[in-house]
Formats: sequence, structure tokens, C-alpha cells
Amino acid sequence: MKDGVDRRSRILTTAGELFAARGVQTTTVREIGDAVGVLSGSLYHYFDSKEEIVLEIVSAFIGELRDRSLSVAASTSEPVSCLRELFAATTDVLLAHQDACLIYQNDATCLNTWPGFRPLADQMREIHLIWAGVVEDGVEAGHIRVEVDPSLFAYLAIDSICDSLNWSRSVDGVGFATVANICTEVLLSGCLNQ
Amino acid sequence: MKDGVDRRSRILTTAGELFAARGVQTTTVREIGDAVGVLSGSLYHYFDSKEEIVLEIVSAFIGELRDRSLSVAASTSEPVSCLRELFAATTDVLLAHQDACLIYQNDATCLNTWPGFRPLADQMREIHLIWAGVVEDGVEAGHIRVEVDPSLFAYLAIDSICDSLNWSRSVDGVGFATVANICTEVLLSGCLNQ
DNA sequence: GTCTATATTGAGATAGAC
DNA sequence: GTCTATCTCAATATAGAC
Repeated sequence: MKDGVDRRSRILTTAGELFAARGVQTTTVREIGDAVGVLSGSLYHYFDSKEEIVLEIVSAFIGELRDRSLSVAASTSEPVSCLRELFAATTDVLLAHQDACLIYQNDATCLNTWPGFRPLADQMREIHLIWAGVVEDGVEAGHIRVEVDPSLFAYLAIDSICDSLNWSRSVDGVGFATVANICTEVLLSGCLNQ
Repeated sequence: MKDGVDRRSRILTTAGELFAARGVQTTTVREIGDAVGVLSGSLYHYFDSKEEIVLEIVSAFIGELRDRSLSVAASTSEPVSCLRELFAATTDVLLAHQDACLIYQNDATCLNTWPGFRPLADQMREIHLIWAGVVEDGVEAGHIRVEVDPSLFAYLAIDSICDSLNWSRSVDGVGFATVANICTEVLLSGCLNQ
């Protein structure tokens, strides 16, 4: 209990920044300790392993993304509006979990080799199915082009919004929110009829 | 000299598959040796380091992608046709370098920490500038919507085509070429005027 | 050119004093 | 709850015989 925020949270935040910037495997527990201002061994008072730190960061992100996506899909029946709201909700959640999203994106291959990541991979699949379902409804309602495979568009949309984080750090003068909005507009108008 | 193909090439191919499937850092030189049918130490007769193996695989991919993109941009003046041809050329190059592309995508954070990757990162920036230039021409010619930031669209397009590789392995019954084509159509019609 | 054997390093993690 | 000190292990890479 210090600094106004408890140490455990500080470790999660700091580790998240390092993991996002340099990758999970490249970041050592010693670097995390240094950045927090504590010896690496002391981290193990709060966490059982480095893996546990990563999973806690990423699960907060994926969990919230799933909950928000579910509630959007449940509350909006018109497919195209619903799709637009899914974009907005996703952008919103990413804003609050930028490091976690970067970790998930950039270290997916690594995370997928961890048995402890299974439940999170399942949640991501759930999110993907929510999007694909909405797109499918849109196709059936005649608003979305039939050539657009729902499952594929779901991947395209979700990954693009997540990638916006990376891009907004490379394109100067343009913030993440703006980048995400442009992605949304391009992808939406690219999938709609006429 | 064996199997009709020399061992050095076999090492590159096999290592590429492993790196693409499980990540660069997760794959050990012992696993590569096992897969090739040779002891890990013997790999060092052909390469100075594991890093060198990775860089050789990825540089073949990025080099070809750069050359093809340059020649497309040089030979086609009408922006929208040129953009369409960039999509096609990129899809084409990826088909021949699937593993390399997956490595580049999934281990970018790791590669970026290697000094030896610098020149390849520069080549990728070159490719990005080619795309952005073409999009900018399209905006000025009035064919592409002004809201579409050229640099951003370049990221969106290139990353989406590369990601198609991952997606085509998840969406069953749809090959990479089809996935890449749908991406191309959605992104093109999403950025064009009217 | 491939092997056996091993050097070397750096990482995650632990034990126990304070 | 943090430190000192260290264990353990796995990975890259090397030396030298065959």
C-alpha cells in the first residue's frame, strides 16, 4: 500500500507497458522489477509466475470486450446499426486496454502455446461469433453484400480495429480514436450494398 | 547435397514452418535440428546463428514484396488500377512466402529489437510509402474519398492482406486467395467515392 | 558435413533472513 | 513485504573427433 495505488496494480500496469513495447518473451522479470522499483524476486509475492501476470492483464481486456460485445448484440436488433455499435464499443474498450490489446495482438502465437490461455482464446472466439452473426443477419436482410463472408469480415473488422493501435503510433498527428473511426467507415461502406 | 534439394535450403524451409507455427522465440534450434533430421550443432555449419536463419527467410519475402510493389507503381499510372494491382501483386508474393509473412506479422515486436532487422524494416517502410503515394494520387484525382488518410489506408491494406493468411487457416473451406480477394474488394469499395 | 560433448549464458523461480 | 543469495534449467553456441 503506497503511492496511492497498491503495488500489485502498479506491477500489472508497468509490466503491461513493457510487454506491449518489447514483447512478452523479450521482457524479463528483472526488467519488470527494475521498472517497478523492486527486485525481481519480490514480484513473486504477488504473482505465482510471469505467465500469471500476462494472463491477468490480457483477461481483463478480453473479458470486458466480450461483455460489451454481448450487450451490444443483445440490445440492438437492426444489423447495420448493431455492426456500427460493435465497432464503437470495441474502439471504446481498446482505449481502456491499449497495452493488453497490443500484447494479445503481437504475442498471440506465444500465448496460444500456454494452456492457461485456452479460456481466453475461447472468449475471443465467442466475440468473433457475435460479429459474424450480426454480419450474417445483415446479409440476409439484404443490407450487406452476399460476397462478404460473415466469419471473414468479423476477423477483418476486429483485427483492423486492434491494429489501429499500432498504426496510430506510426502515423503522426492522428490519434487512435480517429484511426479507429476511419477504419470503421472504410470497412462499413466497403461491406454495404450499393 | 541430398534429397534433390541441398540441406541449407531444407533447413530454411523447415525452420520457416516451425517459426510460423509456434513463433520465433518459442522454437528452439534443437527442434529445428530434429525436424530436419540433424543435430542442432550441425545447423551452425550453415548459419552463424538462429537469428541469421530468421533474417534470411524474412528478407527473401520482404525483398520480393518491395521489388514487385515498385514495378507495379512504376508501370501503372491510373491510381485506382494501380491500387488494385498492388493488392494482386501482394497477394501473389504472399502465396510464395506464407511462412515468412506469418513470421513477420506475428513476431514483429521481437524482430524489431534486432539490429540486423533494421534494413528490412526500412524496406517495409518503403513499401508502405509506395501504397500511400498511390492512394494520395487517387484522392487528388477525386477517385478516393478525402476522409481516407493515405498512410493509414496503406497500413490497413497491407496488414489485412497479410492477416488473410491467418484467417484463411481459421475459416474453413476458404483458401487464402479467396480471402485475399474478398479483403481487396471490401477495402477498395470502402475507400472509393460514391 | 555430421557427430559427441560441453561451454556459456541468461532466464524464471525459490529459500530464508530481515 | 522486500531483500540477499542462489538454484535450476533450458537455450544458444562452440570445440574438436570422426
